[in-house]
Amino acid sequence: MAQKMTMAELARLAGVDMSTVSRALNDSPLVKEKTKAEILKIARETGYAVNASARNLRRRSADAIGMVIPLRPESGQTLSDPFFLEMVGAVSQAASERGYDLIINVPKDTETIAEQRLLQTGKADGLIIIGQAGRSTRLDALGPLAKKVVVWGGRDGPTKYTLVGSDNKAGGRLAAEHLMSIGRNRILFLGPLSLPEVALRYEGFEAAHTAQGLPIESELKLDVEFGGSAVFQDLRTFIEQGHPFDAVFAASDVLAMTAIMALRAAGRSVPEDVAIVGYDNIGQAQLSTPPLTTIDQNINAGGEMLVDLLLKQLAGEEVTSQLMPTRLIVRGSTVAD
Amino acid sequence: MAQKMTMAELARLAGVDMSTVSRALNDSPLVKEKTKAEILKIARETGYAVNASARNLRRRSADAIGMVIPLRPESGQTLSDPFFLEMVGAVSQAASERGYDLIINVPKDTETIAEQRLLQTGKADGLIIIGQAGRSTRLDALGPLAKKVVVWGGRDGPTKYTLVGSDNKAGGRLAAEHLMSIGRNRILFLGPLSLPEVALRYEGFEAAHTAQGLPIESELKLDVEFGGSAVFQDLRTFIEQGHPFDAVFAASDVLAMTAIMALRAAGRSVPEDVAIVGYDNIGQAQLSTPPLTTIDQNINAGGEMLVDLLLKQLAGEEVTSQLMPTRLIVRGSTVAD
DNA sequence: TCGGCTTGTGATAACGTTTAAAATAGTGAA
DNA sequence: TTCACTATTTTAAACGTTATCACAAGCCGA
Repeated sequence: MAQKMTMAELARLAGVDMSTVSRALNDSPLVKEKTKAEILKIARETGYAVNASARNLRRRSADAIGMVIPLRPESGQTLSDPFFLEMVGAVSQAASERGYDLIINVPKDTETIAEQRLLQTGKADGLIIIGQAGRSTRLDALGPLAKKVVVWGGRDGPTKYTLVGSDNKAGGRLAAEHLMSIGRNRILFLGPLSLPEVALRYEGFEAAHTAQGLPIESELKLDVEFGGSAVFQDLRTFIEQGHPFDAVFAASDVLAMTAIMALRAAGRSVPEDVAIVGYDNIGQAQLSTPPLTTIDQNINAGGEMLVDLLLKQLAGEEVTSQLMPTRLIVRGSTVAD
Repeated sequence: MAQKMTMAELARLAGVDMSTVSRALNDSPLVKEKTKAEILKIARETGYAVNASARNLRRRSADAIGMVIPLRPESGQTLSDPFFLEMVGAVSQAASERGYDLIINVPKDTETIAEQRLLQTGKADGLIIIGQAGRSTRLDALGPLAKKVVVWGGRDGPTKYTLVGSDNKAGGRLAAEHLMSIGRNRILFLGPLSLPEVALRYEGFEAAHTAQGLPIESELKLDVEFGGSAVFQDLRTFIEQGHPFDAVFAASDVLAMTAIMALRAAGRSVPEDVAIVGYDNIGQAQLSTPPLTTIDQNINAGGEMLVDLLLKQLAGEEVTSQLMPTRLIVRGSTVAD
């Protein structure tokens, strides 16, 4: 019975017209308080809930936002990457607090424009896209849909869409400066440089070297994918090649933790022989042994910012891309306690 | 223009009736191949996408499933808990592969039956609820809605809803047996025993002791919440109290990793002084130092099972609760390499 | 007593699809 | 050439809401 409960039926029960019920449920000031109370009471008793499809059809909205997480299988990324997952958590929390449902979408095929489906079918009012992942040109082609989209990613020159991201360049610089400040000057950079976000971190890393008048040794750069299982081996190979280094700046915490494993396996101690700085500050970073010094992206704040900006944009406000500040968190992987 | 593109408009362009367009888009055998091709071509060119609200209203379905993650704030759980997040990832992947959208919902208020909203409004065809979290009686009260729900959780006597979960009891037993097999006999149990899942793990843990004729020392049980920050301190206090123990079985990997930290801070080595077994086998477990021996819940398989069972149930098939097998993964936290 | 205002409600079109039933075109058999 | 079918297409009626108008009271000052 709660199944087939409809507004018309509810109206019949309340002895009033459907339109009055609709107004009452939407708390319209047009309907008398007494009537409203009565209707709400019956609605509660019968467990009535308005049909979302009908409502959305009529209102031309969905009260939902979509979150698209385009993985790059070729880079070994999976949805199990803690960064993505924490971002899902943050966005979900933020959306929920603002009364929006969150629809998660993980397009399988990077070629399709599956991400537009949610918008065009009206399932979502707006879209949050995580990571440009080299698809910035495609995103630029969004056209009028761009007003319904907010993207998380590195800054990469002017874009036609609203971008939220942490200040990757500053983050890279922060990491390098910290390592230098504790006397390390042969820092290995670890990460997939083809990703714009990572490239920016590298830029900051470079800038710090330049500012200190420290040369960058071209060998001290290991271009490995996120999350690939090859990293561990790549790193061991690198270590065996014997090129001296006394620190590692990894473009993600997972990469940093993998580096710790590889180093220990090779008999190097962390942080004594090699100091390590990660990136992201995922929850596990502080539980690592040793706890990970890292660049905090403040994923929660980022998620909230994404949702806020999107909602404002949908409301017609003019918004501008935001660069979230990054922060250095010093822990045991660079400074023994 | 792609904005206001409607089926009627598309029909006009194709010089055919709307119903024919509808059938063509749904690949109905009732429409001539040639016409179908023509219509699809125009649809592609104009970037037309059917309006989901209208379709769902008419079809009385949503092509979406909801995933409800009721956190227990009092237990310190947040959505950043890797287990939940990996489960979100797994379910999302599975749903997506089966052509369903996934709507994530994190009810803020544990008291409300917010989780039913998704169903009753028709936003989701079915619901996956993660963790009974002591709400089994409420879930039992779902009534007819139970047919649209699948729950992830520990086995806890007969239920009125379909349950998928790992065999917690077997898992607990596996962990204890492993520790005993490497000569440990004073094993500290760590975890929130008020959760049914955890209680079952403890039962298995106990059973293993009994089977070995090993006494259970009542002191060797530390009832701590998941994810609370108090754990670290609680553990240090316990260590200081001096009750001897040579192993820890933690009810989650995060707990296990925290335990490692606390032990090292207290000068105990892992696994030499104290061997540690975790639970879940989250991605980070193998990156821990030392890598974590743990009970694998196979979250991915679990997520897929949840989705499969739900979909079958929605299709009217009769399904039964499933107990996923658990597996012991031996790594460095119990056996030095 | 009668317009002129509020206040509440009711009737009634949309909103964009799907689908059952009706209509038309097409096809070979008689 | 006509008939009985079958292959296609059109007509028209939902699906459950919301929002625009119109209307019925009730009240006020003239």
